[in-house]
Amino acid sequence: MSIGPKLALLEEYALVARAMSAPARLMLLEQLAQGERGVEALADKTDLTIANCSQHLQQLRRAALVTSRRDGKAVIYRLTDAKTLALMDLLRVVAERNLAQVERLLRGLSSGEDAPEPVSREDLAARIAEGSVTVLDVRPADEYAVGHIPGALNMTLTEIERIVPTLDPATEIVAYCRGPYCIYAHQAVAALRKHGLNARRLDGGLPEWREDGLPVMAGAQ
Amino acid sequence: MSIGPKLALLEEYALVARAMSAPARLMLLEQLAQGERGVEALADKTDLTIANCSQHLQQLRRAALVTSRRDGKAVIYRLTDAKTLALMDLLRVVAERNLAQVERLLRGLSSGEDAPEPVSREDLAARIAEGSVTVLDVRPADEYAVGHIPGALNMTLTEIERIVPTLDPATEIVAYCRGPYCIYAHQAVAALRKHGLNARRLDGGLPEWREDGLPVMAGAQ
DNA sequence: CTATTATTCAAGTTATCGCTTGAATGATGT
DNA sequence: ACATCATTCAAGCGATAACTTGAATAATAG
Repeated sequence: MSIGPKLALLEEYALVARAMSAPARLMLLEQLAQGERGVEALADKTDLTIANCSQHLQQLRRAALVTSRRDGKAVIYRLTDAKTLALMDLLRVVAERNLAQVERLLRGLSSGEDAPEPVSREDLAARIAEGSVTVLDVRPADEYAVGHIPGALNMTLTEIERIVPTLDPATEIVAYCRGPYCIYAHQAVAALRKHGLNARRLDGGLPEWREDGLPVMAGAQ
Repeated sequence: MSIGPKLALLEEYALVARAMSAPARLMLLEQLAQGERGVEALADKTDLTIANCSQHLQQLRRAALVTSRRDGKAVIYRLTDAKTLALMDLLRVVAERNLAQVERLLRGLSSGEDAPEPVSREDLAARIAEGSVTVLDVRPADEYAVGHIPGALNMTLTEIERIVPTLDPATEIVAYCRGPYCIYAHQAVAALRKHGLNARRLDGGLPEWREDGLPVMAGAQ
């Protein structure tokens, strides 16, 4: 029954790929890219049952994509290191490369219109420094509370629709959310542009911003 | 029954990961990293039946990891572009990062001994130019025939054992094979060192060498 | 020590994947 | 048109994964 060493190696590589082959686990990874969290918080955010969430997390841990530590009664999970983030990013790049279906989905989100090029993180940092841009954080309030780009306004999609009239059409707006997997910023930009505002999306989300060593306004941990 | 656009996107990313989650498909990708091939050649190399191989290839194509073209009666597959190679490489890096099991497997191949650091491709190119190294291509003869590093000797593992006495212990030997997924070079280095020769492994294989723009001795296509 | 809360384990059901077999399609040569 | 060869499709079977439910384990509070 001993399989060759070659197959055993490939089996290990396949294990990592399989760990990323379920949408539920990609959601968990996206959440963990925001920062470390306990099982219940993750289950809550991803609409999984506690038990199911725990099982997915253990699968991610088996693939060494995440690690865990105990904190009192709670077990806190987090991404093992930046390589996990890099793998998530490359997976997304490859998936979006040629898949016409994904393209159509993204187009659908942008109201079938021309989606402008995203703003690079470097550019945004420079423009924040000169105050020539309004930054919009389109994540849930609790995630904003943990950390956000300095000076960013926090509001949900529905709130955005309400405050549109108060925004200055002359100032460019840059929206961001959790990261490349997250579609909130896409939707926000689509909504703002529909109202004639000059809005663009940030390339990447807060995890990538932090990874680049750019400043983060930290809240309660 | 319409699932949200968010889930649909994640489903697409998961599709790419799932395509890489079977050892058989990783073997196919490794083969295709050597160069484009027809279905029968791939089935032959990977010990799959034709039909099964065809199905795996279609799954890789659905994930846009490979593309195909017709050439007469044959359908020729190849990697879509360098990003597929990058994803394979990062998957390997992450898998080997923390998995003690993989480490043990690799140690097992190196006779439990100290495996020396691999030689970088840049270094090898320089040392070939000055002629201070013997290069060993440990792949099957037909793959060597299609293309190899200039000046490299081609021999199988069993042949290596035979010619060991004829090799000069003073000259360093660098072995390479298909790439990071391939263990031929690991085994060759272990065998040579066991005989007291100064052998090391090349970092990466021929696909990575070619990707770096380094010279390749091309044979029949 | 007992109760409580957070997480994990275990068993069972349903859906999906991987492999095999045999037939169908597509392109080429006679 | 016919035969031939490479590849793909379609159906069936066994193995594996995902999700649910209910019980077990770990750490803390009273």
